[in-house]
Amino acid sequence: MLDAATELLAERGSVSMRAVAQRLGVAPNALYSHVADRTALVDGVLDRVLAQVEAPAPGAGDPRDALRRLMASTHDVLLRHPQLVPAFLARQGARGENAQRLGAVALEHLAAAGITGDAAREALRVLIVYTIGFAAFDGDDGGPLTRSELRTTFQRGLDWLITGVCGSSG
Amino acid sequence: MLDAATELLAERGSVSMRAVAQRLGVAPNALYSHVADRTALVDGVLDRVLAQVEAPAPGAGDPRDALRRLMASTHDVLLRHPQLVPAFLARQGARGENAQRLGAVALEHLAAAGITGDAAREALRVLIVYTIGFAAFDGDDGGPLTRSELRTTFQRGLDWLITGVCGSSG
DNA sequence: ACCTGAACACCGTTCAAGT
DNA sequence: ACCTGAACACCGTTCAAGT
Repeated sequence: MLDAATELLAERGSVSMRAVAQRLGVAPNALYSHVADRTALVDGVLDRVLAQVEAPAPGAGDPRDALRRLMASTHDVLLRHPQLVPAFLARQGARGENAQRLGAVALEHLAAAGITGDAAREALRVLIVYTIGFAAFDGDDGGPLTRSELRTTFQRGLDWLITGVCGSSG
Repeated sequence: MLDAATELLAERGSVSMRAVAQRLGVAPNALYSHVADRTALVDGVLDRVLAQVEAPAPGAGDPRDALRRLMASTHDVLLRHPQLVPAFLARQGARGENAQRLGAVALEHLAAAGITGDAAREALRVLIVYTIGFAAFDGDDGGPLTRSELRTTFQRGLDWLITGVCGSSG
């Protein structure tokens, strides 16, 4: 069922209960035996997509660079699934297990840079909002800027934030 | 018609063609004589809401502070209309006249801080994405953080970005 | 220019019933 | 536990026709 939903998202850019049911050869309301809601379905798809994010292992190298790569990979993955981003944003960053894993990794990198506790959670929130927000912005292709221009803009702002969070000396 | 749509957004949190038509005592399809699309309607409402943003006049005081206040006011206004934010994000920041006015003011402040041309447009984009992204994040009230906690987090990240854009010395 | 009735092709969700 | 048929209360949009 999550497979069908993920495929539909990739092919048609949207997921409806009825379309998923049709693809499974089943009545629309049959889905409610497996999932509480449409939003629960979308949450499932979202977490499945987040599994693709590459999270640099903690403890090796510059934590600022690890954070940069983690956020850039998240941005990349979300860009490949633009229709998911509004849901991601509405859920305040998702609660699935992959999302939690990524959050935990990010907090480790922040700790390695000397940021802990409330300050770390605050910093992480800022980085997440910025990253998802940029992915949402890029999703629509109608803009005047190319994808690579947007990417360099994203990374410039990301650097500003990471410098603000960690300090330029690390 | 924009009045009816804006009211509906405030009361029920969503705008549908059919609901607007009903409020006007008119058939649903009658709206298409005045507006091309549902998205055009939403654009109209969006620009009307953006008129409420307080834009500090250019040329007086610290440009970094003016940018901070401009973005904070935008954040405030968007928070009062959470259902509009996804549309705002999808349109890459809106194209209505109020949006253009705010963009122009922001660019003047950036120029006063010594940022012009492509660098200014890039910086503005970063600030806008961050601001709208945070408004989208806050819209849903389900999160564990209070509104004022989110507000201070927003402002901390905003400071990091403005410092990154302008330099700490202005 | 502005409106109508009727229709098309969709939605998410619920309820009672079946196996 | 998992599915069905039928229904409810919605959507955006189009088309032909009326004034």
